[in-house]
Amino acid sequence: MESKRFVLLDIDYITENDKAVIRLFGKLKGDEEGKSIIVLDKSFKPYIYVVPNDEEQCIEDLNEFDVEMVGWARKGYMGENKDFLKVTLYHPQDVPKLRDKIRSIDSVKDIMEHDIPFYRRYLIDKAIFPMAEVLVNGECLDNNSVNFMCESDVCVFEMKGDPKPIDSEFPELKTLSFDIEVHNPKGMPQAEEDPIIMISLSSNQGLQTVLSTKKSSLEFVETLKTEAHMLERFVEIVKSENPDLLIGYNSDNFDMPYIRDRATKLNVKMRIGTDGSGLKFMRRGYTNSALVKGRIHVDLYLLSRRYLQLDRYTLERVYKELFDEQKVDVPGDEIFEYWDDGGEKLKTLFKYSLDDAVSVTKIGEKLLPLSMELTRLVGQPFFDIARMATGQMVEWYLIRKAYEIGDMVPNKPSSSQYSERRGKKAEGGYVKDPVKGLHENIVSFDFRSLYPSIIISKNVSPDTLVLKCENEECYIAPELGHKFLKKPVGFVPSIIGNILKERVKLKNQMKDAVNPREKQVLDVQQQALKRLANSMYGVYGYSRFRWYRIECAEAVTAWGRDFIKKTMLKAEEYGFKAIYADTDGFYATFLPENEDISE
DNA sequence: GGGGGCCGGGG
DNA sequence: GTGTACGGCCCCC
Repeated sequence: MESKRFVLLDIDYITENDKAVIRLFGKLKGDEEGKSIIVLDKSFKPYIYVVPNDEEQCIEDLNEFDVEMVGWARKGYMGENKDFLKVTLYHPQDVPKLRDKIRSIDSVKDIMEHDIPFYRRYLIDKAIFPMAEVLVNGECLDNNSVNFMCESDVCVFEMKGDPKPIDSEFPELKTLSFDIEVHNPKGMPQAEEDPIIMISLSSNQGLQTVLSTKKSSLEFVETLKTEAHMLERFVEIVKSENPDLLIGYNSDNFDMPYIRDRATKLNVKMRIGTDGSGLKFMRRGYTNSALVKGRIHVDLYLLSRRYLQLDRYTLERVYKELFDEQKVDVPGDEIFEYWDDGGEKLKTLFKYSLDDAVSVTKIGEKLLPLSMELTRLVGQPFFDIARMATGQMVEWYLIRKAYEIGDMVPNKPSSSQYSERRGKKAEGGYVKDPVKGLHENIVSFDFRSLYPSIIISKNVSPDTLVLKCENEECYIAPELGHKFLKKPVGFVPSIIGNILKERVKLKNQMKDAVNPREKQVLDVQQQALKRLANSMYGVYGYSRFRWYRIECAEAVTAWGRDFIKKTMLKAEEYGFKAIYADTDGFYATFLPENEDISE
């Protein structure tokens, strides 16, 4: 037996002899630092839970299906412990195949946790986190003995027992940014006709290259005979640089699909995955995403939209925002002219192309740390986190926490529940329209984390919400009268409580930190916690959520309105006059003589 | 004011 | 892949 320690970058599963095999993709630590590893775990089994109507009959019925095992499991649900039937299946694909049939039998009331993707289930159940270190025991395999084709310098390892999470530092990742230029004289590029003329590459370790089919005196230009050679050279560079992250700008929807289409046309195999696989594309609702196995493809366009508040999100605009510098710009519809003209124009185009890739690297350095921390916090793959709405992050965070404390995860709403929920909207925060005019002696007041604080102090949670409150002590929301048990502490309040406590701890550590790098890391960690805590209130009011409860959303905002109004009244007793208020704060003027300023 | 349709980025 | 997901703005009624 050998053991390996590595930073977990990505995870998926493949099928071998009809059995699912989990693959953990990582970068080794210690003796073989920086080498890629693919760890195989053949022992993990898919499962779902069943809520029985008739226990005996249900077990009998379930055993009629082609399932591996049926057994009892005790789980917390809505504040009580209940017994569920845990059904272990042979293959993850059996879940979508069998779940509707299982749900529809008479002895079954409902099915639970049937829509948690296998790789996510693995991360949660094994308590391991992407972007953190993991220790595994087992043995190295011969790369030729596995049914994927990876390079000889990749360590393939079969795991025995469980992976062990290691409390680890923020990992240093190797990034490679890329950008393509296309010869498109007839408007938007058409992959069928318009060739790729340049591929620019920039790593965070100094590489700056532009591959092209034209020559140049510029030292960063590498000339290839044909477009096909250029694509092959791109594959070669990715393999030799072996980056953890591949970064582009709008690359999910432009560069990657374009590269795929040209490569197909030119019969080039884009084997840039650590396991020797090519580009994969996934439909994610309204957009696509491109993935490269073992590396993490990140599209900074998505992150820019999430983290920056701008009117437009062009690469140029985002760069200007973050660095306050103007980039060299070549309008998209003139690129072909710069190319055709040659000379100085071509030189400008080469510079522009490289500048785009370098800008992507620089923007990545600013935006990626927060996503990295969210990945370590939420515990889902970086690839997913970089494409997830904050609300979804909250949900996956809660799912992990539910597993940790032995709680059952509520189901997602059915389409009828969803449309019913969509009709309801909780009233928002209190807003006082601003008093017109120019005001002097302004003071401002605001609550720190108002909604998270209300959830904690009033124990607002789906599992503490009660219809009647006779023998127990309850908190009763203003206006609507929703009731919440004072004890025990609810699921969501306890989690927000821990997040806020952890954040205070980090902020104190930040004060004491002397090393600027350490301070910076702590700062990003506390920002990630803040993001999560602040979006947690939304869980209650968003119709797609598993922990949706409109009463909780209504109660939180009702208390919020109550607090702000009461505070304003109190302030008025002391001679302040509120001139504007919104949700968690207000502005007031101080008028000791009580002059009347309203119109 | 509410529902439906379109678009974002990329060259 | 134990998938199938946005949100803001404009127009029109």
